[in-house]
Amino acid sequence: MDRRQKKSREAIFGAFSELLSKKHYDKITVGEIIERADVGRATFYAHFETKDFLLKELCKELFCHIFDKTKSGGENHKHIFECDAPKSVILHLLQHLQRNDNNILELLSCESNELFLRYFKDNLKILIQSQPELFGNKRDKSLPDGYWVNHVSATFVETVKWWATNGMKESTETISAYFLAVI
Amino acid sequence: MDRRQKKSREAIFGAFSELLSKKHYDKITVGEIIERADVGRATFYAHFETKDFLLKELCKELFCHIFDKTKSGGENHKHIFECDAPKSVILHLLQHLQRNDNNILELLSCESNELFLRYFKDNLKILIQSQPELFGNKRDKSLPDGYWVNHVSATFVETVKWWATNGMKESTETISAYFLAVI
DNA sequence: TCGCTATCGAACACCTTGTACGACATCATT
DNA sequence: AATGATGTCGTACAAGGTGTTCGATAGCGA
Repeated sequence: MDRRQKKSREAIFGAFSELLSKKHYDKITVGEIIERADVGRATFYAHFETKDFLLKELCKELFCHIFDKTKSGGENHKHIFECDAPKSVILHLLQHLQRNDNNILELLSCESNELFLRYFKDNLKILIQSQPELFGNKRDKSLPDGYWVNHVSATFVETVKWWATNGMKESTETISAYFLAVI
Repeated sequence: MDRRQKKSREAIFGAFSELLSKKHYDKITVGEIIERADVGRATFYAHFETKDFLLKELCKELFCHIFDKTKSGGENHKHIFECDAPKSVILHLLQHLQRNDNNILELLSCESNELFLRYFKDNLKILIQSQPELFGNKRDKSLPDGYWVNHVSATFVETVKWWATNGMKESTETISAYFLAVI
């Protein structure tokens, strides 16, 4: 990719992230983004069709690494995911978040964090559905599949949200223990 | 309240609800609302400061009955809440939702349902926090209070969301059983 | 060096928001 | 019925946001 393109794209992402930590998504205007990113109006629209598309791209940017590495990344990652206990998968995910790439901590605890957490949850659901045995061991068999998958992913997302909102002070092991305790 | 005021207010609520079931909150304009409600622009702004305030009022309208009756309503209600098993409280809440006042079903399953469910969750948290012994019996004592309260309310909200999204086909008893099974 | 392409900045048409005001209709009261 | 108060309507309006266009410029890769 052209160096200029990359530079603009990242300037826009950066400005957008900073603004998100200060005000709600709805209230952020394209004008504010390009001013802070210091790019022209036309440049913004050359990269992103609308503000909604920018958000979508940012979501991908934030989580694709995590889920790529979990799903189909290096061989060792794949091994961890497919063969180990659920605890390993959970720790793996939490460690990715804890690395705080792209200031993910701020985005997960900002006013509009639901936007990201919804995306996160959708990916989690796919993960859990593709590996039903992972979290199904302690499951009440009378529960419908959809309800259970939704419950597990929602609980994980809520756990992460709680962790991020409180400043990610706890260790990944502690959070993992909390999650497993309520599942 | 003046008959005219009431009429306008309810026309606006109705139009807003219908629009919410068709498109996302962000994409709904005041122009669309007043056209469908068949009221003047000035009338809208005489009732609601902005679209956000309209949403807030609608949330109150939807849930205040439920929580009023649960918290401080008639004596029999208060009795049910304070003295009975958690199962009764849950059933009570679910039955309120099932009555589908104000087409709450559509609002809880629409594209912007998060807006209502967040409000719902906030009220639930207060309820649970004020009665910690209600759901605390099976609780792992090593879990932080905040985490547990958040988990219980989030799980209930997710249960309701799942119920509404799937058309509220199940009985309140079934849903209550699902909820208690995962808590 | 040279062709290509991203960016800039300014201008633009269009839409949405929230306010203002005079005319009219409806309300509660007498 | 008459009256004063109040809600509503319709229209107009300024302010601000959106998404597009276009020529000029500067930086890119080969």
